[in-house]
Parts: sequence; C-alpha cells; structure tokens
Amino acid sequence: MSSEKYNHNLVEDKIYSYWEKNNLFKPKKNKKKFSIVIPPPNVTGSLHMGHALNNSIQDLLTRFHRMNNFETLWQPGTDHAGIATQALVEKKLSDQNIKKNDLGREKFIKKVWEWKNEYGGIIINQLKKLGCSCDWSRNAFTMDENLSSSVLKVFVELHKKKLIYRTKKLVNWDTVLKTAISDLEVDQREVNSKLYHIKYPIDGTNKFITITTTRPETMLADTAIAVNPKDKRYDNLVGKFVTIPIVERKIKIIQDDYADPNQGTGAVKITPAHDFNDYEVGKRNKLEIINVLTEDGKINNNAPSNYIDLDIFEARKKILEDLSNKKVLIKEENIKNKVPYGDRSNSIIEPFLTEQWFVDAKKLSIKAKKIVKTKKINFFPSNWSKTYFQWMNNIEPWCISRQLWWGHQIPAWYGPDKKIFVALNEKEANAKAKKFYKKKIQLIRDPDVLDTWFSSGLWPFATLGWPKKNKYLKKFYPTSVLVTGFDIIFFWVARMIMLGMEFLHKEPFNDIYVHALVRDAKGQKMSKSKGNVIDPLELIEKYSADALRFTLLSMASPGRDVKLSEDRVKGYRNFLNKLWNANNFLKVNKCDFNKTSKTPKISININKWIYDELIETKNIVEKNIKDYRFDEAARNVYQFVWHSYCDWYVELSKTILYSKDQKAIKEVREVSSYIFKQILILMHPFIPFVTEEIWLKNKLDNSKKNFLMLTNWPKGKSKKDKNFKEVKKMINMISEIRSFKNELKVSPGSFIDISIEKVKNKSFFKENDIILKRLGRINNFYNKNINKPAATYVISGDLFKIYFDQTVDLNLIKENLVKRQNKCEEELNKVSQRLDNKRFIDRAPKNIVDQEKTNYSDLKNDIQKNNVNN
RNA sequence: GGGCCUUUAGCUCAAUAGUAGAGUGUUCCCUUGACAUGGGAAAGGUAGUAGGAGCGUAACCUACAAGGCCCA
Repeated sequence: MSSEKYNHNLVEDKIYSYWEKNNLFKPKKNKKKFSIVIPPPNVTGSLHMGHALNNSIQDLLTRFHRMNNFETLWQPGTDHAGIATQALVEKKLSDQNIKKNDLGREKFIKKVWEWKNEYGGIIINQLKKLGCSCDWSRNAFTMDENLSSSVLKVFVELHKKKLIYRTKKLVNWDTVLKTAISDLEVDQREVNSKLYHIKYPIDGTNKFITITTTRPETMLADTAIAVNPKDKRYDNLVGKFVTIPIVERKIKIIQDDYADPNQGTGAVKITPAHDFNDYEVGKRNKLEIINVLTEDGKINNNAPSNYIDLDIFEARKKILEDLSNKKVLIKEENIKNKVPYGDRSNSIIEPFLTEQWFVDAKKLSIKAKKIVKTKKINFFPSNWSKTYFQWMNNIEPWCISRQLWWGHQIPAWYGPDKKIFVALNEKEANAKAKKFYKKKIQLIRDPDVLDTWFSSGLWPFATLGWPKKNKYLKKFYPTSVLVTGFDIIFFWVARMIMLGMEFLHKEPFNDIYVHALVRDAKGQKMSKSKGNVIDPLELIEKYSADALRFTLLSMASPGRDVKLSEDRVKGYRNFLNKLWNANNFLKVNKCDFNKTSKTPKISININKWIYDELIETKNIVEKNIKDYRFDEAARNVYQFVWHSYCDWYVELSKTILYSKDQKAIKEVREVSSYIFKQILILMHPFIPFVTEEIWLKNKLDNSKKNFLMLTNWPKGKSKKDKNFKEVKKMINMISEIRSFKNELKVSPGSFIDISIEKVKNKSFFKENDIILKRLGRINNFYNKNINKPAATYVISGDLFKIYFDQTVDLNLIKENLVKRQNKCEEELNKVSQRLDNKRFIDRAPKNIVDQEKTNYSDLKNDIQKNNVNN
C-alpha cells in the first residue's frame, strides 16, 4: 500500500469555506444557552501566539457546547485601538509627506476609516485560519454605530450619576503621543540612574541644606523643601527659606511625613507639578504649583530664559553643568531606580497637570467586588481573584480622556464660560445650553476622545445589542465564560465587571478562565526586539492549524506561562497523520461507516473493551473541559486515540479481520468504524479540520443534515465487566513477553513456545489463543513442560516456561531473574515495614490496609515462584 | 516595601495524602498486509534545603534558598 500522508494544506481552507457556506457558525435554537464574547483583538494587530492560545480555547469550548445541545454564540469583533491605529495612519501619511494637522480632524478620521476598511480584516482572516467558529455575521467593531451609541449613553449616564467628572489633576502624560494615559498604560522600568546631591543656600546664613534627586531639571519648578517632622537634625531650619540655585527663587523648608530621614540626606525638594508624591505634599501644605514643561516635554517659559525650549535631557545636562560651576553639585551616585515608560510610545512618561475626564472607579468597584466575592463570578484558576481584589481594593480614579482624534469623541460641550453640557448629541447639548443661558449660545465640543478600554468595557453587552432590548441580549447575557490572559485582568476584565454591574445590574460572565501567556521554549517573553517571536501563521502553514491548536490546548495547564517549542507542534502533526492512517486502515479493511448513530451489537471481548474505553474517555474529557483543564482533556483523547485505539484495538482486531469467522468479522467492522466515528466527534472540538475532512471523505454528511460540527457528543454508560479485565490481561501478557524478549536480546520477530503447566486459569489461554499467539508471536501453548532449555517468567502471579527457537545467553536469563527478584524483595520490604507498623494498621483506612496485605501476598508469591526455578 | 506564583526524569509539564506519570529527547531492536510523521522495548527521580503536624506526604504547616510576575 502506498504511503498516504495527511496534507493539511489541501484541506484546511477548503473545510473552512465549507463551514461558512453552510452557515454552521450561527446559533442553532436550543433550550440551553452558551455564549462567549471574544476578547477583541486590536484592529491593527496580527495574530500572535497569545491570540492563538486564547482563541483555540474559545473555539474548543464553543464547538464542545455546540455539540452538546447548547444554543451557542461566539461573538467576534475587534477594537479600534485609539493610539495604535492613529499612530499607524499618521505614520503612513507622513510617508506621503502629509501631516495630520494639515488634513484636519474630519479628513484624518476619514483616512483612518479607509485604512480600517482595507486592512482591519486581516486579523479576522487569521482567526479563520485557526479554525475559529465565531458567528461572523455579528462581527463587531468598537467604533460601529451601535457600539458608539452605547458608549455615549454610558458616558452621559455616568456623568449624570456624578461617576464621571472633569477635573484638573496630575496625570500620566505621554510627551511623544501628547496625550494623557491611564495608570495601567504606564510601565515602571528599572534603569541605571544617578542620584545627585545638591546644596541649596539657606537665607540669612552662609549655610546650606543638601537634598538628593534623580531629576535635577525639575528644580526649576521646586516650591518647597521637605523634612520629616521626626527628623531632629533639621529642627532649627524648619520655616526658614532657601534659594533655588540657578533659578534664584525663594522657597520654604517645611515638615512633611513624606520626607524619609533614611533616604539620602533626609531633605527632599518638592516639585508638585512634576511628581505624584510631591503633588500630594503640595496639596497638604498648600504649596504653589509651578509647571515648567510643555506638552511635548520641553522646558516652558516659567523657567529662566536660558533653559526654555530645551528638552528634558538637554535641560538636565545644562543644569548639572551650571550647578557644578556654582559648586553646589556635591556628589553623584550611581543607583537603580524605576522610571515610568508609556507602553505604546516607549517614551518616558511625565506627570503633567491638565484637565481630564475621570471615572470614579472606587464607587463602581463596590458592586464589582461583591459579585466576585459572592461567587456569582468565578475565576479559574481561583487564585486570580486575589489579583482582582488587590487591584480593586486600591483602585484609583480612571483617566478616560485621550488627546487623540481616533476614537469616541467625548459628548461634552462647553459654553463661553467653560460651563459643561454633557449630552447624547449636539442638539440636546444646545437645548440644555439654551435653557441655562436663557438664549442661544455657540458651544464648543470637547475635542478629546475616550480611552479604548472604555468602549471595550461595554463589550459583553454592547455587542449583544444593548441599550436596545434585544433578543440576543436576553438570550446570551450574562455570557457563559470569558477566556482571557491574566495581563488584562485590570485593563479589561475588571472594567467589564464594573460597567456590566452598573448598567445591566448583572455580571457580564459567570466564569473567567484565565490562561497563561505564551513564551518561547526557554520561557522568555516573545518580543520583536529579542527576535524570538514564533509566528502562529508560519506554524499553521508548516504543521496545520489543528496541530497548533492541539499543542496549545495540551499545554494550557493552569500555570502562568506556556513554553512553546516547535517540536511539540511537530509531534501533534504526527498525531493527525496517525488519525488519518487509522481511517485508511478502516477503508482497506472494509470497515464502512454507518450513517446511523446507533451503537452496534457487541459480543466480542475486544469490542466490549474498546467501547468501554471510549465511554471512559468521553466522560473524563467532558469533566476536564467543564473544569477548564484543557491540558488533561487533550491528554485523554490523545492517549485513547493513539494508544488504546490505534496501538491495541486495531492490532487486536486484525486477528479477527484476517480470520475466516464471517460473523466476528462483521462485528469488528461495525464496531471499529463505530468507535472511529465517535473519535471524530470527540476530537472535533480540538482538531476540527482533519476530523471534518475524514468525516466528509466517508460521506457521513450526504443528506447535508449530518454535519460533524452539529453532531451530538457521544452518550452511553461504561459497564466495565469481566471481559474488560480479560483484554487488559491479554495486553499485559503480550507486553510482558515483548519486554522479556527484548531484555534477553531475543529478536522481537522470533517465535516462542510457552508451557502453562503451573498456570491456574488455563482456559484463558484457550479462549484467547488466536490473539495471544498472533500478537505475542507464540507458536504453541503446552499444557506440560517439555524437555528443552527454557527460561522461567512470572507474569501476574503465574509461572511460565518459555522456549525460544534460538539460543539465548544463559547469563542474561539469570541476570534478569535476579533483577526481578531484587525488585520484588525491595518492594516487599517496604510493604512489610508498613504492615509491621501498629499505628498504620490502627489508623489507616481498611481498604488501604487490605490493599497492602494483597500486595504483600502477591509479592511473596512472585518471589517464591521465582525461587522454585532458581 | 506589599502581594501572588514557581521549584518533580535531560527538557516541558501532570498527578483526590495511599507503589511518582505523560509528551518530547536519548539508547537498543524492527520495513510485519493503515501509518518510519511508524512499531516494539529500555534507561532516566535523594521531589530546592531544613524542621514540624500526621499511620503515611511531592502534596499540609513554618523557616530558609533560588527564580519569576504584579502593585507601590
């Protein structure tokens, strides 16, 4: 037979369009509901390993529930990624020498939409490559009309409830992107820095006070020096004034707990406009706030003229020179400290005093915490709830305004006196203004847009049609499970819960399955700069989407990272080939598929055995999927398909298929194809493409009513009876013989004879004669020992004499026997130690004690049998 | 500084407190009528260290060590 290999390149695209053509992804009416909303990938994104893992899991869950009589919706979509998309389009325009500001807001946004319409579907197509069975007819986008109207409604209502407000505050400012960002978008990175010791002259004396700082340029904006009230060293200086060197401005020495006596000199300069801690000190002590930075990170005209327009690093350099010349820079120390970087721009983030919009997250967090505490929402693994609570308990106001053009423009209009009118649209705002001013007034809309996560926070209900009363919303909210990585628990998960509770008064999802992050084989985070990125699309091309999915699923254990190596993917590609060839075997042997789902009549032992194994596997896989243990579930199916079915059952069945017993042949044909059909069903959520291809090749969908995707999951109960044990015993016997031969360096293909004179249950050998002889490569079973050199061998308590058809090294036989005997004796030792322990007998449960007693007598028996022939 | 996690075979990871397993890699044997992307077999473990509770621990408690992550 020519070797036929499975070629996924000829299959996967074809199968995907077959599913789409037949509309199989749409929810099919049923009583039970199951729904997932996709964590919307960034519209600028392309599929990376994290997406591949995340969506393999969702697709497994979706397909599993679809096959288990749930009306199943997997809601797809993308988010508009304000900063990333705007930056991308800006870059593209600047390559054509077009500046954003020259175009103006309206035209620029038009350009972004043009880009989105052309390239925004890339990641969606990549998800299709992976096999995702989302209902694409509902594909959503955070900037779509209905989502946008949800965003406006939420903003207006939160504002009405005073949960959104506008205020002037220090925020994290990205000087490259020129926008505020939220705390979460700031990355604290440890870097090598210098700690500078600078002395400030004290007024009316010739003395100095020395402060330490890592940011000397901010001294341009100093408004005090603080010392700790408990720090006796400075008691006599408190209340005195100092002159800031270079700046020549006078500031006061104040007391505040913030100053740490053990840090540096214990005296610290306070710059409220440029440091979050200093800002608080400033508020407590009613200090002046002086801002010396422009929005693009340059020194502004609040500073002495010779520093104006320098960027931060230039200013720092010049200031250090000037301080040094004045002999007030007295020391430089090398230290490590944390510096804030923007996660999008990779530039240093400046605390910056601006007016921004904030969400009162603290108020929203109350219900969000309660719903998790009362277990209406459960994290899997449960430990992640601790992370959730830790953040929720320390939650800060959420800065939601961004100084961008691409996004949901804030629905707030300003009157000439800065009076704010928040409304769903301009008309409404005008009406409000008219009422307020008692006349028609020209309003100006807030130019800023909302944080992308603000709209993502509405995802589970906005995509289902909220605020309209919608049958999907009614059916599928709360969604069944959210599948996500732990890195966005704060960004996204927490915010969906807060907003879901506030507006729907119901949790957005019941379960949260938190999966690991995918790293490279060495456990390093994949990043472009490290060059260790593995592209899922390349792996799909090379090994198939099924292999990639199965790899990721089998590695989805509850840890924090998944270390992916290509070898694993290759291994599972081989597994697909195994399945493919098992199907070839069935065809060659006329094991034709039956279109009914009825279980065939089973009377032959090996058929009973494989049927029970199937049911066992089905049960355990079901349990593991329900427990979100995809790694275990994958292991279960792999073990069953490869080892139980392909290795053992197929081999066992050959003894019948190649016999002349027509009745038995018929049963084996029926059962082997029946089991294989169940395997296709069982494996479909894991490896949908190859299973579907085999299904179609066997014409199991002829009527177009029996789509594998919609076929019911296997049913049935296990009835492990005596016959099950018989087959287990045969398998054990055959393995032992193979192992024995190998150890004695007897060629595995050679035949042997066996005497069963000392064996108790002789009928076992008579009944299973054909199988044992074929798979064990045995010529004859003798009831009496014969006069020929033999090796003795104890298998599960029975003593056999084995005759080889070739000369065997007697020393090897002896060594082998000694080795076995030693092992038994070692084990016996352990067991008798346990049994000699009175406290063990008294306190251990009876079944454990009994088990040990059985062990003891079995071992004793083996040893004795081995000895007899020594 | 606060919190979370990890430490089991060469590697990657499992396992209700009751004889430590799998995948992969390694070594040996085998082209036998689905499959060499295959079959058969073997070797490989002082469970990070030290105490403690318990008849019994890889698992529970405490401390320490190493590593990782999050927050400030």
